[in-house]
Amino acid sequence: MCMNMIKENNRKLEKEIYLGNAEDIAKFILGKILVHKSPEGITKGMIVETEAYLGEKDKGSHTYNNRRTKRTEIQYKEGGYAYVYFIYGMYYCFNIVTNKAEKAEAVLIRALEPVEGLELMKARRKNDNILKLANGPGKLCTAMGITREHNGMDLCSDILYLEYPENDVEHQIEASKRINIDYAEEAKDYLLRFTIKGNKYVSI
DNA sequence: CGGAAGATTTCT
DNA sequence: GAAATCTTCCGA
Repeated sequence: MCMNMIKENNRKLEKEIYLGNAEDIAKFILGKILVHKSPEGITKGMIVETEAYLGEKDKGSHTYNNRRTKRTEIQYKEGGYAYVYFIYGMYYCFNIVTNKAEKAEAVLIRALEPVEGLELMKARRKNDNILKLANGPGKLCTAMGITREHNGMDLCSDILYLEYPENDVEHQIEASKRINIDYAEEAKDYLLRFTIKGNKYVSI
């Protein structure tokens, strides 16, 4: 019997994982690996920082009051899809759609610790500092090569998905206020940002 | 159809 | 502290 016959595929997070609520998933995926298989090569990064957006009742969310537009439509699907939007004329942000259909919740991935494909990530970012390759939502999309083409993509596909880490290191979760949503009134104080405590790759 | 604003990053 | 830069959305 070979002890190392675990296929790479077996590590992929199951669809059911994404059907829970955004806050639970934001915490759950800390320490998991984001994988993108692009024509240029494979890049992987461990998720170290996330933010939950709760839709209807969350003034920080694009889907506050169930606002339904061409851009936000994907969030109304059931969990397990990518929500990628363009921001400030220059950057993309990568989110994971969560919960059941018509529950427009999502988890923003804010920072990664680079794991594989570091040379490709450096080239895309035009920066050699590993600490700063993916320590912010716009930066990680550049490093991973995520663009509008990935909007609406199924995260159970073989192109873009999450997997369980090979060595599941224990970590503590720290909650804090979300970043750059000063307009969100009372919602800006919600503790919906989650980081791996002490990790050097978080954005701030 | 015009204009304002944005879940950011980078440089001064 | 402010610029870079453009899609999306809302009001007229």
